[in-house]
Amino acid sequence: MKSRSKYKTRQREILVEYLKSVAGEHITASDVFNYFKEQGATIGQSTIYRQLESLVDDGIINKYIIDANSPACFEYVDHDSHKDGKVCYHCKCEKCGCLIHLKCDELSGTLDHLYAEHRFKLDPKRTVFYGVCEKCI
Amino acid sequence: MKSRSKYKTRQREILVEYLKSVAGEHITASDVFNYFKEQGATIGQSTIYRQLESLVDDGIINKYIIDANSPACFEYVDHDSHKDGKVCYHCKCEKCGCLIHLKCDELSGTLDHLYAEHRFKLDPKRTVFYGVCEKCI
DNA sequence: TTGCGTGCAAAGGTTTTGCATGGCA
DNA sequence: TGCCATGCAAAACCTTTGCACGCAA
Repeated sequence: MKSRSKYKTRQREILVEYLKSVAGEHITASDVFNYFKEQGATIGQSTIYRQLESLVDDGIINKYIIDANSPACFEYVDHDSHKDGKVCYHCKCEKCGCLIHLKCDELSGTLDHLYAEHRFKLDPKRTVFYGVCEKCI
Repeated sequence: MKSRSKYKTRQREILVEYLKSVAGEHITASDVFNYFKEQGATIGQSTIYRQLESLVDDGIINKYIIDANSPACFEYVDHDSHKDGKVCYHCKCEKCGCLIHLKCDELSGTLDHLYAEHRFKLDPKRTVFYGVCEKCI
């Protein structure tokens, strides 16, 4: 948590509102830009990048790096949907490029094992599992 | 494995030689470029990018995406260290940046589970597990 | 000889930055 | 009023692409 916003601005508010409204989806910076452009409520792209970074630092959204030359994805952190205690993992298909949200108890167990036995605390927010999806196998 | 090199060129040979000589280190495309520039044995940067991609496809090197706005890293795959038949997983510490080579049967079991139950065939060559290492916890 | 590999330069796309202006507290 | 946030444009950055030439098989 490097930075923390000090002012409550219109731009930040409608940005969070938008991200909340599409919770569960993966949104890129340009998605955000285009959305507000269509709405007529333009936000400068530098503001979008700066606010997204700030929101990540504040834990309000997550940032996913899918691929080196794809834009970063952002996703609203729905604290309610974590009530089942299950973490959401991200699987990226190398062939079709689709992104899969996965909740898997066995995988969660493995993370515990990694921590207990190998002293490595895996960060599911940051880790993307690459492979081949159902449709492309 | 999308592409596979058909010709054996001087550029590919010295590139592999170099990567082998720094096995275990993380090398970026520009590291490679600068290295050969210093050596006087210039290789065009597009050739470097194309060959690196090709070597990844051929399983000779691995590619790691460390961060959205950092250049991709490449690392020579030491096949000799695979003689026990166990797959080597890569864990990257978000704090100190160290890379851990991990052989873990439980993790391998989880990959089987992912495939059997979720129809997702995880690619250990392509996947980097991000988290916090022992020293940084 | 065939067609893949190379290299240069230019383009591509995402993200960052400089600086003057605007707006929150 | 004092700063932080914004927005525009331009830069920075890594990577890819087009095209003509070179070279391996």
